[in-house]
Amino acid sequence: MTRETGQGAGRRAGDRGRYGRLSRERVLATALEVVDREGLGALSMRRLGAELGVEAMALYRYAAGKEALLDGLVEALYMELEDVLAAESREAGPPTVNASRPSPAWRTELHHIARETYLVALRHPHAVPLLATRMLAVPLARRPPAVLRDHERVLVLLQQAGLDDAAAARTHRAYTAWLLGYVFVELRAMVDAPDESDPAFRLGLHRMSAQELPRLRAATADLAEREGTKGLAAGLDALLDGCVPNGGDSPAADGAAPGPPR
Amino acid sequence: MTRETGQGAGRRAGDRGRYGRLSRERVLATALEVVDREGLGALSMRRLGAELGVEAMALYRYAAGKEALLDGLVEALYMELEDVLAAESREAGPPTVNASRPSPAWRTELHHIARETYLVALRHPHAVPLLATRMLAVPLARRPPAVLRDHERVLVLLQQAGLDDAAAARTHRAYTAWLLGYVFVELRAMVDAPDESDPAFRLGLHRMSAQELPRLRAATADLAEREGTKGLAAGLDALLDGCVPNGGDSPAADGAAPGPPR
DNA sequence: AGTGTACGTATACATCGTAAATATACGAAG
DNA sequence: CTTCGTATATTTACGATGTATACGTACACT
Repeated sequence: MTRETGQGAGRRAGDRGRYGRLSRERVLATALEVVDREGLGALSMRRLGAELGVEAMALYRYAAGKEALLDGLVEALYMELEDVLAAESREAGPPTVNASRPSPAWRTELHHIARETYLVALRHPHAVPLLATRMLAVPLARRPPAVLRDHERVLVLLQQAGLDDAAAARTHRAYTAWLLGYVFVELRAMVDAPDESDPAFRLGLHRMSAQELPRLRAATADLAEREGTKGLAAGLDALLDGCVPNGGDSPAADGAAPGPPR
Repeated sequence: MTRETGQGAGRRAGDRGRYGRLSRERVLATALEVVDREGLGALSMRRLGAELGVEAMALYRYAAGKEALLDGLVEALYMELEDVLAAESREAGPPTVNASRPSPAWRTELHHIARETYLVALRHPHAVPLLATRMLAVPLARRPPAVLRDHERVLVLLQQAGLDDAAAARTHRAYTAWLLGYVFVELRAMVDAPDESDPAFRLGLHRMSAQELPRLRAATADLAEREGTKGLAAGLDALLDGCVPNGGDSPAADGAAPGPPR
């Protein structure tokens, strides 16, 4: 029975090349494509398998299960971020965000990273909820390497700002919270309401109680607007001003400045 | 056969009172209980029905489907927030958060609302992801009334700070982003890692690449800490300082101050 | 008493994640 | 070339899920 591999009726001619069709990269990439195109709810094992010309169970070699696959999507997002950062650093130095009052290098670079992260998220709106449900549920050391490298990048910049470990950790949390929350807020209604030209009316606001909620009614049009990278940078600056004691211009310009004022 | 209700084999004695067993309140409350106890994944129609002593399909009278039920959970969270705010405002006036430099009333009250929202979220950690996946996906006017009232409350305070509609909307977005992001970050690892006394090691950090990621490795213990309402207030203050042009002390103390400086 | 209607049940189906066993194709050794 | 080990993909099957549809049943009102 085990021996009967060759001649019988089993083999088909077109089977050639069916061996190495899959890879973790291909699986994650097409999974992200499906999510981008049809939303998170459309991603099922069978669907993804079909998209790759493969049965559903074949995917379990490249992701331990559906949850692991979703974690893989988070990883894919952060790898895209790393691609962007690497490409931009190859072209030119970090851009100065504001020419009038020159910020320290760490601050400019932090803005740069935040901005690119935001742009990656906007490129995959349907995948963003995964950042809340999966990334934050994973216990840090089990997060994908790309995520850990992102943390490291930010922490290095904060150390260059002269913060000690505790202050850097606090600021890193504030950075993450702001970036994540900002992405969520900017993404709202952009996902399932892609075609609303007139903001106030098409949102069904006319049915909103007229005498109640007067401020909300007045501000609805403004609330539906998006601030883009400008608002992201403004809030980040405000938070950093609150977190970094002085201007954050480290006296020792580079390398190890291990002694912050306590 | 239809008539044979009385003596025969058909009716059971305990059927009395099976009529009004359910209500939207009861459904949402027990749904939230299930989620709090066993997590979001444990909430299924059949499970929730069983918890209420009812078939699964009975729930469809009180929620149009599973998604609507999850939206209902968000509503339940905001109704709990309103309960808390109402109860506290009945007991005493709004507490002064900082006695040294007295803040304007609107600012103190905004801190109060943010703090209570944060506390409600911490009381239902498993339900928090719904705030990202459901609440922000719903197009504002379709959000539950309790959510809209929350928006109104915040907008009123921002108007009292002297902001015009556009600035109030911007600040409201910043407020929402910070509050939401902060809750997410504080909640991380609190959900599925409830028993980690020694933070650095039990997180599996020892497997983290030792020579790479030195800053991350050094700051891991600090990163696992939680700042609670203190950190929430600090970041909110920083953001408000960036958003509100002057100190935000409205010249007309109370009531309608419709003319902000433009 | 009779009847309409609000409420809950019963049954059924497509789809989902995935465990287990099986078939197939390539690399290397004989 | 044959043969085998192993990496790869398929097949089959099972329980659970969301929900459409049809049906019973109990209360309110006349």
